[in-house]
Amino acid sequence: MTDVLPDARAARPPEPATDRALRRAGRRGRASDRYPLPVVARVTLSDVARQAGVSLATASRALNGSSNRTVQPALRERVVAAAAELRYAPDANAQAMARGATTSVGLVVHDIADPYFSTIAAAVTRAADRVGLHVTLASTQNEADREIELVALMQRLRARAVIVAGGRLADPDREERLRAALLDLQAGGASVALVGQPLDGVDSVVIDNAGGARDLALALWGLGYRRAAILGGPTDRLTAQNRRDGFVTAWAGAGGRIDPADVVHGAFTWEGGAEAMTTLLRTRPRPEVVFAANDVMALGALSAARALGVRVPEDVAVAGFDDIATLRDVVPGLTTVRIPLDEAGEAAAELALTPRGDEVRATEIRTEVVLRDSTPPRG
Amino acid sequence: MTDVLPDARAARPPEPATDRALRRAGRRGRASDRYPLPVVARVTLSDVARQAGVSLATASRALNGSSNRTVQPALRERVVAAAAELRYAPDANAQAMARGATTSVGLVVHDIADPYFSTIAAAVTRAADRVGLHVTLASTQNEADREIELVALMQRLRARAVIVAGGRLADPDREERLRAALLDLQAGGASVALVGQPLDGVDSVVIDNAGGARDLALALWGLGYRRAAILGGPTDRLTAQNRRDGFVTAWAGAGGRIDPADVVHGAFTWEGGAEAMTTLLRTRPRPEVVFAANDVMALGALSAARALGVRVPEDVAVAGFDDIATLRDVVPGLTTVRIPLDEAGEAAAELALTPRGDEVRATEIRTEVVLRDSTPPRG
DNA sequence: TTGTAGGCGTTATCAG
DNA sequence: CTGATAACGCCTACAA
Repeated sequence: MTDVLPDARAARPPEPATDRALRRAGRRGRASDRYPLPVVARVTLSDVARQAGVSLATASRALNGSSNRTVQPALRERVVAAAAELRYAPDANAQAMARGATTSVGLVVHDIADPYFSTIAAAVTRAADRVGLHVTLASTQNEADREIELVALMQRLRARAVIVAGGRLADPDREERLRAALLDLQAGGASVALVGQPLDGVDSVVIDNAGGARDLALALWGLGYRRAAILGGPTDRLTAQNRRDGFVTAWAGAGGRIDPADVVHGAFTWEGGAEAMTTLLRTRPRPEVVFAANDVMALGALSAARALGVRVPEDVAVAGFDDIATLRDVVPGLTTVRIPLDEAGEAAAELALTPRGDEVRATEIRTEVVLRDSTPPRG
Repeated sequence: MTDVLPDARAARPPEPATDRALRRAGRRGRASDRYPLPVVARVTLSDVARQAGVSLATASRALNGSSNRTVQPALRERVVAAAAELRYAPDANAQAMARGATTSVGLVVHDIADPYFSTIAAAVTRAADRVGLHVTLASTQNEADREIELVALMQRLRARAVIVAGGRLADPDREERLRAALLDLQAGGASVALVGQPLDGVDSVVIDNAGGARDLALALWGLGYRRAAILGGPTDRLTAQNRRDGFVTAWAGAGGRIDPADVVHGAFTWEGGAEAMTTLLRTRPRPEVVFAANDVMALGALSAARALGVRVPEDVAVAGFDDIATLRDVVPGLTTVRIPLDEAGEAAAELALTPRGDEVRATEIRTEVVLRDSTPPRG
């Protein structure tokens, strides 16, 4: 009665995965293991193969079958059943090693809570999803030096594509180090895309910050504003610099003048905007209009103004930059410069997920002034 | 003259990594390889060891040295120098395999562009960062079934901890499958934490949605509102359900009444809120106050109201839920229920990154009503 | 079609 | 203190 055992191979001694797991658990933890994993039995492909009574190779082909899928339906079913029964989940790290490629897309941002970055992140996630990749998120927490570290992290992770959404720095030394890290990444076979300003040798989605700021300045001038001040964002961020300069230059071109003292710098955050606005309102003659280098700063500025009893827009008009989605429908609306961030994110993903030739590619993203109630026409 | 070669081992035939890389590049790509990697030479620890004239083991100890760091300074320096020269970056996947543990924290959200989730994500990222881990982000794009898939993804990735921020579903079948997936994860040694509602057998950060909605209802009642309607969010999301029910129950308790017909459902998105508000304003007697199940919907509702020529708060008052940061300082402010999302995210990370005993843990997050201008006292 | 065996890059055990 | 060498889990020529 051989039918008791459907297959002779099934009679092999069980030798369950638990042994291996226990062995492993016995290892001494590393110093960096602040959070040791408990003792667990991980089921491997070998377990599945044994349970199904087939070789490792067959199990592999049946489950994660490569292009030439050549496993008899009957066997395949047995394997699939065994996998299900054992609740087998392939180890992506092992697969990455064996295949020589991960399925991970790295995304480096400054602050994921900032709508600017979270909008980009959503687009990148969507795009990665479409092609069966997943995203590894890293945030600099607004510390310039961390950007390079995080790019290096992505290299260690062997991310297949890396998108750096941060925007370049005004510091040439740091820039060079970042560039070196990105080139290493590319040398390692990853494709890289930047969002913001371009950088030599790397694909990028270029956002026309200067142009947007210029257009905004002209629009405000056209509305009748003459005395402007700027909440200028961080001094070391090129994005902020471009917006400031674009605005100042256009203002001057129109016949106005913005004194350097009327440019107050601060972090690209709510707090940064609030502080800068407070400084501005306390120490200088009140301007007619304040241009904040991004919407989040503009929000902080609104709050600061209110705290000081200064009404917007009656006492001072305020404009921002980015047109973050959550602010589009509040009343009174915030005048700003719209960046189609979804497009930017998609474009970055497109660049990063598409093989490139020899030439460095750049996708341009146009900006558009959106006038709302925070900057009414000025008699 | 042996001093030409500093070390006899250095005389080994070079046999550079390039060969290996080229060999690998020759492999046929898999069907799923929509984006094949170019031919590249990845430098490995062996290359570093050879270059430094030491064994693989020594190189490993010198660079990624485990607890018992026992390598002579001289050798260590040689290795470090070689690594720098070769621009060596350890392969995290290989390390994960060898060490039996990754450094990855999985985070599952519905939509990273939603401030609710991006705020949580920021907190989780910060917490992970503090302990030297990185986060892998996955987004369901608001598709209920994807949540389970993504949990499975995290298992394949061997995430060391997984945080599911989605909020439970009203569908018991799906819930059971999700629970099974989470238990698998835990069985695999990962720790798991939920944000929103609890689930049997899994740690969770519980947000008091019903209580918040109740408090809001009572506050609005106290302001003099008597006819209320609800933009109820998705019917299959427990978070939405709890908020709706909490509001309705409290309203009834106060002596009011909300007809089921006055609860219009929609997605937890801007569009969902806009559509639901439009339906509400078009097809029913206008309520005095509209409670949107979250702030993002409330925003959509504001926009819809304006589009229909209905003024807020003069013609209809509006309240939301979440108190997302970007909305805190707009004028007129949106009445809402504040959830300390940073705290929730931190708490989730704390649960997920901290070894737990046998008991299932639950951290409670309190909510707080924030009355603003969108719901002025009603004569 | 299926199985055997070698390799992916690193860590860790165990002798020297 | 250092060096072979065996895992880790999986994939894939190559052989059967």
